Amino acid sequence: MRIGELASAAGTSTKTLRFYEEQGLLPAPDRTPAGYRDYDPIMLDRLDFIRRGQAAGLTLAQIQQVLEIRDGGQAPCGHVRDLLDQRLVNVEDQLRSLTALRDTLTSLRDEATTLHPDTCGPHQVCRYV
Amino acid sequence: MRIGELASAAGTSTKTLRFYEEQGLLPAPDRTPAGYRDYDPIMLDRLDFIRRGQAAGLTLAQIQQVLEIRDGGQAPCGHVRDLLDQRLVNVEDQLRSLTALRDTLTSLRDEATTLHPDTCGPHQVCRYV
DNA sequence: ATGGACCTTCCAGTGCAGGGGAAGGTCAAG
DNA sequence: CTTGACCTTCCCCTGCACTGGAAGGTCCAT
Repeated sequence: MRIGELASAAGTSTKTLRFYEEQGLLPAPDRTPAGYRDYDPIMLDRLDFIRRGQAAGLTLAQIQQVLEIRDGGQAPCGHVRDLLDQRLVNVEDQLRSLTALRDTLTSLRDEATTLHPDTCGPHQVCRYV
Repeated sequence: MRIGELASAAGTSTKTLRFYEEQGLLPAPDRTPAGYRDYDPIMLDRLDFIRRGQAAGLTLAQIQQVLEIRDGGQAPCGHVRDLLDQRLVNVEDQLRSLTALRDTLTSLRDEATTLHPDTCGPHQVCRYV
């Protein structure tokens, strides 16, 4: 498969595929005599894995590590589980702070709808924030 | 006040203050004969406002708009309320997708603890993701 | 007069995941 | 034989909020 084919089959762009190759997520493919990249369709599975990893909130660098372990012939399951655990802790932190932010915003906006604008003090920028 | 004084009083860095000036969040201050920035202590209020805006999840560009309105002599309250509303919608979106991500991660990790690593299929990278 | 703490400007880089576009090569159809 | 779609490498740009560092000027105490 040429790069454009693979890209559209995977629902991504040729730019992204070249970028993944550069980052070590995709192995350098064979080339046609003209120098075109010539991919094994099995790369679709790899791209799917990358997408699922991203959907789980992993960075490309983390996904690359997993792929490297797998390419080295080992089962990356333990490492993947650790990454998922870390990510879960992380997401729970983000959820906590985002919830706090939502509460702050809600109460600021409630004040903003019940108070008068012209009560802003002289050295305040705005009483709403 | 010199820049270092203002920075430590505001709990930030001189780099940040120069950056804020460049971005239009702080007005260009007077200069001493030697060319040092000489700030009015009232800028502490302005820096506090900036921090509260950031705590509400506004970008520096949005805060700069609010300051510009206020510097133009108008009460920015209406604009601020709109920004807070927008931000609230945005935060609720983020909360929804982050919650979905947490659920995904939780169930992936549950599978990861109950299944055997060696059940990975031949063309799978890892059955956990 | 000299050391150190402070200040100035300017340039460049960080992390993340790509996107934009130039300059040129290749291939199949009309 | 030319057009258009595709491909190649190359380098720079995006957003966000800074941060680091170089090269040089200033101020105060010793």
